[in-house]
Amino acid sequence: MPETASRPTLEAVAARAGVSRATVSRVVNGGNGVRKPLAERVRRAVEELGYVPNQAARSLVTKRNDAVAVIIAEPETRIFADPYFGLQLRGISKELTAHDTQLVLLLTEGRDDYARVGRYLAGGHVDGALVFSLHLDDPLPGMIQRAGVPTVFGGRPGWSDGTHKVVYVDSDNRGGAREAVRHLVGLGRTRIGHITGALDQTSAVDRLDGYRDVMGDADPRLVVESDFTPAGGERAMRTLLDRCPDLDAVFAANDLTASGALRVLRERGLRVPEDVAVVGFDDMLPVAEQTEPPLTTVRQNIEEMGRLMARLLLRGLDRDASGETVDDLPHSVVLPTTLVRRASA
Amino acid sequence: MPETASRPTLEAVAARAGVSRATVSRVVNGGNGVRKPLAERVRRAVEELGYVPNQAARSLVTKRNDAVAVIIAEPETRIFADPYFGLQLRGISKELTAHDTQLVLLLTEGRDDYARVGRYLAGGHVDGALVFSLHLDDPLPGMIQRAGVPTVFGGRPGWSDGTHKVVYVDSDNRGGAREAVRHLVGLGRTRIGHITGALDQTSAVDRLDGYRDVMGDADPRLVVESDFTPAGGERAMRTLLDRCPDLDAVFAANDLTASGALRVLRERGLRVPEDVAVVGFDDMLPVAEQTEPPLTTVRQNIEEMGRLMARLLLRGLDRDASGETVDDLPHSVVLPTTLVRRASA
DNA sequence: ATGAAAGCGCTAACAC
DNA sequence: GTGTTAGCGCTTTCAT
Repeated sequence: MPETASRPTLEAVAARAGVSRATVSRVVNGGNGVRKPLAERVRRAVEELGYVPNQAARSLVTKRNDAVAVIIAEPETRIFADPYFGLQLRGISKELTAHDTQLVLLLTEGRDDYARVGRYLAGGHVDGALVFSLHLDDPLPGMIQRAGVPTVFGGRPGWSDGTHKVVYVDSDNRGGAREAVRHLVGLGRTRIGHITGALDQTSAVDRLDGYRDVMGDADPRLVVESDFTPAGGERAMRTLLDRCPDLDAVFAANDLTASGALRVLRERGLRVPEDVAVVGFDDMLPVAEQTEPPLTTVRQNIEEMGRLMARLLLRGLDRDASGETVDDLPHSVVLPTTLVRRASA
Repeated sequence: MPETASRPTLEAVAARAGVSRATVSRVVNGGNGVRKPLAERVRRAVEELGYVPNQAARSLVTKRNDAVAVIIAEPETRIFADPYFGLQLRGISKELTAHDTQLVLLLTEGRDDYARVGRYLAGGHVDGALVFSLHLDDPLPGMIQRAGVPTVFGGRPGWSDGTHKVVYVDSDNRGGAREAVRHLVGLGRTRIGHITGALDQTSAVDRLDGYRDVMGDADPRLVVESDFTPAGGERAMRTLLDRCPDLDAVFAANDLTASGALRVLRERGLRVPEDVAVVGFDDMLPVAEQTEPPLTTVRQNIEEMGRLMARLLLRGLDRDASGETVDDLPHSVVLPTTLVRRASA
């Protein structure tokens, strides 16, 4: 398309307002140190010409991009079956928008993509990065660290080289798991099983730890490793039932897993919650509210996590700019979870 | 952060390779018209210095951004409860990545955001836009058209000024609906109800039209307007049942709605599919596979839609660059759907 | 085939 | 306060 008659430049506005480019620039960037009437004249010229600053030219001199990358590395399609992804993005987007910062989305799946992302980051296209690091052996955090791009992680990364300080925002997976299991205990349950998530993700490990915090050294057969999927949940539930027929409750690592477990329970003719109480994790609405019976589960404030990630990153960037001391580095944040009671436990 | 020792420039590479900046530029951009050995020397210098072109500087002169905006306007949180959003993005991302184009995500919710998006687009930050236009009265398409940014829509926009040609990618909602209803008819059902989606979205209208294509002027009480939500589905199902107790099948505008309907059916002691067969739309996995019974539904290839949107846009941009005639403008595409049979019908 | 030089549109010293 | 000026890093004629 004939890029509709190239847009007006600073120069044009300056001419129209009868001032210098510098003055226009000042006005456009906040207008400090420009006398009222002059500024007004400039603003009118801007208005009339429909002037919009050229970001490329600006970046070239300021060395800022006013853009941050959001990197979502998820080889599996799991994350895309997950509405949380969208909520998280929404939270991030809101915060970035409020700071006139653009969101560049980088989705990866596979090694080649990693190289590409590495190059992009190293290319200085963005001022910072927000990364969802989902697997323990993920090379991404290392690459990012090396690229020297300020970063905030979503979920505690299962990675640390001890020297660099990583900043992350996470839900209190362990605490939430404890609350879930305690709830079950409060219901009088004693044979409480746990279906874990994929243990190469810290969230799964933390939830397992929370379970153990409450159950101590309970019968180890009560814990079955799974993978956060409904099918995995079904399999694990069968195993659990075969191993421990006297089971009276299950804490599943997430709602998807729980839904699979519920199906097996129903299939075996066990009543929920009468025979076996079930608690999930996530409060993934389309799932948790639709199961039969609806799921008691641990809710995390996903959107808030996203917002916080963005806020921490932006604060870090501002700090850079204003040259504060390193001690002001933003700290990681762990958000509380809440138990949502429905019919399953 | 002390932006880790500012990155090497073209100049530096040129010096190291003992050539001019122009030559390095040529090599970096494909290397046409540069003799082999020289090019090789330059490439080595690039490698050694870890040179990455400064996109801002490049954009400044080329007037291309190698970035496109993805605009998702969804006032409701509905879209975020919807995994399709992610799939769509994945498709888009794959295609853009293959063309070295960045994805700038613009999420909007509310009028102020619209102005912001308008400004952004007018600012020439991106070469094109991919827009999910979900509501009939959405002002976004108009704004975009005015900004003169090449655009491809996701889903047929319920908007047209007759003069501008809009390019979109959509699923064959009408055809899919027809197939769903025909399937029900093939099952011997005669009293087939329809719970519509939000009728300010073309997808809902098209699905209703598909239903009517098959059912003709059936009892109008068989159609109940709803809103794509589970709660809406419940309400609509109750209405439907009260109005037409002899109902023997329901085609719901999407899976979420269907899941609500299923719940009401169960609550009323009606068996699915024996008493009432149910078909949904979307094949939203976490829902369709988890309902009791699992949902027969119409699947759309969401990821492919995304990929196609990006492809059409990029093709359009290339066309601009190569100055082909207007007749080569990409055309809209409607993707076929497929009926997925599960237990509910 | 390669190099020299002229900007792209903007900001930030520095003068006045 | 406001204007002048010197680049930011790159591509792209235009010479050679």
